Amino acid sequence: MTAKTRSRGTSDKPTSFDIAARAGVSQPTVSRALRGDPTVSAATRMRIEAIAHQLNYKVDKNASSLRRGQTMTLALLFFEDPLPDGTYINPFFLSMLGSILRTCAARGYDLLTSFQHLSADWHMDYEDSRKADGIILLGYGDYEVYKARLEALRAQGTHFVRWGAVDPDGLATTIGSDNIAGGRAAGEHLIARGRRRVAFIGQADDHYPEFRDRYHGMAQALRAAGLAVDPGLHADSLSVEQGGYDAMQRLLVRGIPFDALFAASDLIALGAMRALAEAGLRVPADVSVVGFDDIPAAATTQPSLTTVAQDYRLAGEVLVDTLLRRIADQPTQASLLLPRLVVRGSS
Amino acid sequence: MTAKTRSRGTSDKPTSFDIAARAGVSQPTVSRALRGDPTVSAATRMRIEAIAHQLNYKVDKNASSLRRGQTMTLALLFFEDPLPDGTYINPFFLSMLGSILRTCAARGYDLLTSFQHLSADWHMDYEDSRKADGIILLGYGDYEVYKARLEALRAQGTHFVRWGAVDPDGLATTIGSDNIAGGRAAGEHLIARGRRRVAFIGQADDHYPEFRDRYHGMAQALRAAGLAVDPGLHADSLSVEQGGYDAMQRLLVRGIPFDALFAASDLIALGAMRALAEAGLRVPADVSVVGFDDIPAAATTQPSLTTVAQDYRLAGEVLVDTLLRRIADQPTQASLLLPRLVVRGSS
DNA sequence: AAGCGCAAGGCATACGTATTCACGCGACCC
DNA sequence: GGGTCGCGTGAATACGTATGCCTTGCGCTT
Repeated sequence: MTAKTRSRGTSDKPTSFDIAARAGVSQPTVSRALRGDPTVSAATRMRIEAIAHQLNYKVDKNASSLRRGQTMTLALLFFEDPLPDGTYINPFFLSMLGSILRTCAARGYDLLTSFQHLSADWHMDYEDSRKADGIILLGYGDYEVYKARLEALRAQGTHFVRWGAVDPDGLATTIGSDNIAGGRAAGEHLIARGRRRVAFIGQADDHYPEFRDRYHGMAQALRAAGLAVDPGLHADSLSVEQGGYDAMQRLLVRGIPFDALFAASDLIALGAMRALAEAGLRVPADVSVVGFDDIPAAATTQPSLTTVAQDYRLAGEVLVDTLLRRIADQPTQASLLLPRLVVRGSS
Repeated sequence: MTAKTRSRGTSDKPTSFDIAARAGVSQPTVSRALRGDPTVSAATRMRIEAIAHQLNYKVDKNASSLRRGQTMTLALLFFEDPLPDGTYINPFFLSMLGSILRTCAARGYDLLTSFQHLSADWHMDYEDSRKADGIILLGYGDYEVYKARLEALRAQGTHFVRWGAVDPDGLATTIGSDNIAGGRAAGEHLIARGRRRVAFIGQADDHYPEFRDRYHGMAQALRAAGLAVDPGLHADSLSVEQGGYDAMQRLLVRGIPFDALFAASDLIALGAMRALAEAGLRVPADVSVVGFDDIPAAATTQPSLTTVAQDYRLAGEVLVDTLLRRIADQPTQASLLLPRLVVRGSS
């Protein structure tokens, strides 16, 4: 019994040495065979594969990652402003999670998932600690807060991509919807429905570039039609249902008349519609409502919600593929995905 | 320059040897210091920690996992029956995801997420390939289909826990709600509201033990009150919104009168309420509706949905902690969590 | 017939950490 | 004052895989 041939109990996981011993070859040959190295003859490879399968042998990913310097794993980091319910995750991002999982699987990668609040320390050491080859950042939140973190990540040479407003300073790591075009489509739709006074709920300042762009797109459409953009019809809100509800109540208290609402997200729209219903206003008879995202609930609420759909499916694919190109040191570019207006009952 | 002191470019990640060299100690001392081994003197440890922090040193988890034989990672596996939209994940499980993520983080574990259809091959080799120390299984679906897989997992000695109906054959790896008690609570509530003829939508057969138990709990309550359980008022449905919608339409076509609906899940309830509204029936005036799960949308739909809330927060904690006890070879037991009736506008 | 080239696979080693064992040294005991 | 103990640390090695380099054997060339 040589030093390399350890006796093994039945419960121990087999190693490439076990396969090698049973196949009458050396351990490196097993490694080469299973990785498809052409220097291993077909006969040998098939024999090794048969034995490996029979023993239920699986390559030890830790050893493999250690040796190869890559983990075949991506990390997904959700982040959000702190919210009352700590376990809350935006439904749109959850939809994207499915697409990302699918794409990762198709590319042979695993996905490590994490989530945390913007205010907390970012323990984004997945790549530093070599558990992942790159990071996908997903979240809405105060862009100013984490801009510095992004710079630090880039300075470290960490591989990452981000979903959000495409950054003006040219980070080629950002994938996002064309929020201006989406906002414009919403505005044009409301105008075509004969609406003249469009309210907006959502943050429209530079800390929330996505929402700001949606607002500006809508405002563009109004101005192009010769309509006024009344700052009095804008109410701030975080992208949560309760926020939309509260904002709509504040809007109603102001008493400025409006006949349409463009909400910065579907969650806001749902909350606002709840407040409208309580106030005795009918949707869409009294107020037309358009949201943004097309979360699953949008199709089934009463009335169903007209919204600007973001293509989460494509988004997930582009995020993963862009990240993989980054990891492979291939050139990447920021991507602007075109959102699509979905007309339903609320308008 | 010894063999152990490699020259390193600025971009290379530092290793414990680098820390050791700068601290004037050996590599093992660095390892001990950073793991809090008391045999390292406080002075030495602090010096090492300072240098490690300064160089942004992170332990290489691959090397660490390889050496220690554990990964400090858990795998989460969503599974469902194949659905039209491939990226769909049940919102209740998504809520649980947040809780699981939080608990994992609190216990120092990372979470590897995956999801797939029941019909596909289960590539559940995370533990075999040593990427995870254990597996959390999350999903509704045909229990008969994967029962054999669970047996195989157990035979392999894989560490796993499962959310679902507590298994009669005594797998001490199952965490679930007390669905019978939940169904009974729903039934008693409807009876207290003066309802006499309660319809049920959802699968109530042995392939879906959770839903079956909910049905039987409700039936118990009816019988205890001397009310009839009419099989004609039961319609099958997958746990998706559209399924509830379709099932309610079928129910209405039958023409058997009913004044209440107990839905096996909130998604079903939402779909059913949509069908009721389209049929001109008012909730709760004509039909009281009670769901199950308490997904986020339940609180905000119009009318808001009375439902049997599952404590996803506690569920996530119990799942993780039970799995960790399994991994540590400590005794575990199946847990039945008590659901809680949340009365809202639909009843 | 000797040399050459190529195919197939073995040998040695590196990846970075954690642990076992051994060692030096001061204190303490009798 | 010599043995003993324990504290703090270093030396050596194992974890399992992947790869650069070398060896072997065989067919073929000139």
